Amino acid sequence: MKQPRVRFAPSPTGYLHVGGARTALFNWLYARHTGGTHVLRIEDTDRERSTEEHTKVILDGLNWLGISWDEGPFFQGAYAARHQADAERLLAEGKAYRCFCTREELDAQRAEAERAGIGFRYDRRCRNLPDAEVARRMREGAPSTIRFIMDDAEIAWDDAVHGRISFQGRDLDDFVILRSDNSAIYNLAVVSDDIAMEITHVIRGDDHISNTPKQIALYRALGKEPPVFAHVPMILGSDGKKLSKRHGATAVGDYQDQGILPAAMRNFLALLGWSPGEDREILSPEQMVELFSLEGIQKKPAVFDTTKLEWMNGQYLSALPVEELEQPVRRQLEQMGTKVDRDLRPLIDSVKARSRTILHVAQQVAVRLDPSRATLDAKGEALIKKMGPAFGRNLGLVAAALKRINPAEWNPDRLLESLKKVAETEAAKLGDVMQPVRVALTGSTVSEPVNELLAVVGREQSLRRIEAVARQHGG
RNA sequence: GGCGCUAUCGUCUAGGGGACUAGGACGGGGCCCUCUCAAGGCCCAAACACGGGUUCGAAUCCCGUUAGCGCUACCA
Repeated sequence: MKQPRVRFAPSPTGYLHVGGARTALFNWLYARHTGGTHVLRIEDTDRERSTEEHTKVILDGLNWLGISWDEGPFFQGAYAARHQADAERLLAEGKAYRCFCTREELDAQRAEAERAGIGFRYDRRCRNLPDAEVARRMREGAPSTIRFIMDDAEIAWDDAVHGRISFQGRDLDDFVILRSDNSAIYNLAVVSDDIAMEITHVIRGDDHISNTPKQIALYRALGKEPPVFAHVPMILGSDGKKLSKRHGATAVGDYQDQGILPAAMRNFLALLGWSPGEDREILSPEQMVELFSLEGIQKKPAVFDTTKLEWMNGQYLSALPVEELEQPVRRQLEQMGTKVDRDLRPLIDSVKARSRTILHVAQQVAVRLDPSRATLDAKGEALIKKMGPAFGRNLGLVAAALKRINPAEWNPDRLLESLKKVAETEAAKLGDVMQPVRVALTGSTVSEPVNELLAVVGREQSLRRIEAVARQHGG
């Protein structure tokens, strides 16, 4: 059997949407699984809305996610001549006809139909125009489109995810395939290009199901066998509506900015609408490629759950070696305007288990780099209030004890020993000694173990900060 | 309005006539660990949309209802 050829065909009219990214992922997975070819085609025929900037963003997004392609990117705009030739061939073969109806006329009819509460359908009035009449109008320079003649018969196909889907030709319009400016309409351009690029499997969003019968009719009229179609379900927002700006981040770049790791994003996206079975959650790209199949794709739409994405990101975060985290965290810190004057690795190591995003890691690292920037959160404030004067006093005692540790011995074990001793001599609970330190250094009641925190912040900075806070609270 | 697609815990899903007391994961609740939190471990609550069939037997097959979504352009 011939090797499959699949394509991802985004239109550069906006950012790379998570839905588009997932479609690309599925195409890539299918190509890699079957040893086929992944073609990237930019559908830029909507000149009004397509921009180079958007194209770049889409390519960057795919690269970020690790989705590669074997051919392209091809630009649909480059094939205008072939599109036109295909349309004219259909015209010559009597499978299409010239239509002189103007946009205004059509719009008026559409509005009328809507008012009457019935669906608009083109009345095919130009379908049987006498040749002489067509020739005359052409001579007069009247603008015209080319419409495809839809047969009444049933058009059905075995969709790789939905099973058999069928439409009645009589429910479909004689749709336009070539505009009056000789540019192709989407359905023609896609079919023409997919034929030229020898695409064998079209894996795309569910929203194209209703285009499919038209495209199949086009394949047949052009004398070609249609490819296998696999329509993957949509991605919805948390309210069950189509994912849109209202739901917050919908572009892949938004998640990149929020500190989501590409591996986590890829894993999460793969599991939206596809299941490898066997209760698997965390999958390497190799495992995904091995396990991927069109049969495992869900028929129903999936809700994009950012909480689960963040959980997954946390999983990847704690599993990733610090070395690989250092660069992204450094970039994030620079963006935050934090200067970095030392090795970040121990800092990252001590906070990554408690983090769900790179951004979150960077924020914690920033505070450990310079505890004076710590801002008190609500729980920290509550603790201070609850402890009263003991807060400042305990801090003062800790500072005095810690001061006696010489710099060479400033390590977690020695620190813990010292902290325990303070608690012991004061007959206080260990927590009453440690929590004030934690709050002083981070502003928060949550952090890594206090002895590790002290070690990572360093002797000089820790002492300075603890003493300062102690003074503020009468210690 | 027409046409089409879909329907298992709140969410992502497993399941494809008997293995279902419907499994896993996120989220929620609890316990353990513990200086706090996270991680980890253990436990709990939580679903087959509804109604008819078919069958000895239905989450699973068929029909209908309902609901959601998509398309209905000289957009893609």
